[in-house]
Amino acid sequence: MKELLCDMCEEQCEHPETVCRAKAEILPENTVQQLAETFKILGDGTRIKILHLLANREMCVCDIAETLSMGQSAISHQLRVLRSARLVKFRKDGKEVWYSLDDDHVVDLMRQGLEHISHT
Amino acid sequence: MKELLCDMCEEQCEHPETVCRAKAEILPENTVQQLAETFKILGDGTRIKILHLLANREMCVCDIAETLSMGQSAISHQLRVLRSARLVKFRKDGKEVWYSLDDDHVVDLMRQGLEHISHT
DNA sequence: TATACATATGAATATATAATCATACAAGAT
DNA sequence: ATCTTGTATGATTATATATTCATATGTATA
Repeated sequence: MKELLCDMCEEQCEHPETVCRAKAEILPENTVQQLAETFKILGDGTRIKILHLLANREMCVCDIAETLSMGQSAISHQLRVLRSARLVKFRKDGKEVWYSLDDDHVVDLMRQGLEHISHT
Repeated sequence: MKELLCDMCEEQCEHPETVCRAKAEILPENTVQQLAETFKILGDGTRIKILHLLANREMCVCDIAETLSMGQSAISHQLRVLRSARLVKFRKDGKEVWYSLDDDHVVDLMRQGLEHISHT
């Protein structure tokens, strides 16, 4: 049996040192989950399109649906997702609700994502 | 009936100009899908962890599973996803397969994602 | 008040996907 | 050749989620 470097490495494993060091550098679980959650929200075409639209102008729900040729309900559901992630904000004006970006970092993320796929 | 600015705006809509301009700036569908696909891959905790590990060192499948306390099969399945997205590469050495990052842009994306969640 | 309109929401459906299990495959080792 | 080990993969299951439909809510207007 191989000698183990620390008590985190008590499993039978071919490279205990690597595992030991890797375990020490693991990201906190809640950080991982927040990160995954953020990317998951960007991992949908409809939401990407909505965010891209809102990056240029404030829009009401009806116009977003029109622009994307999608149902009002589908857009509304997705806006709720984006709202709960605090990526968009809204203001009410009469019957209409106007949405806009709440967070410019998202645009940066999308831009970098675009760079990534262009390098592929 | 309101006057329409272009023939893209023949629907009944409260703000035809906005829709017209927004439609003109819409991202190409394949770009949207590639972008969404990239973020979707990052939108999973296990894959985030794997990428974060590989950002620091080359690792074999067994050690990744050990480090993350997960089954070998689960890791192998996820590595296949990461491989087909060309985010990781591998080399074989005897029975072992060593994985490493194939694309440094991903690390940048993750770093920026981390910044995003820290600003929240 | 009654009606029309913009938006939100719950239920239902269809689809995607992550993990597990069993097993196949490939490469030493005996 | 057989056995063991590391990895890959197909099938299955459970869970998540995107869209649609029907409807509720809220606001303006006739």
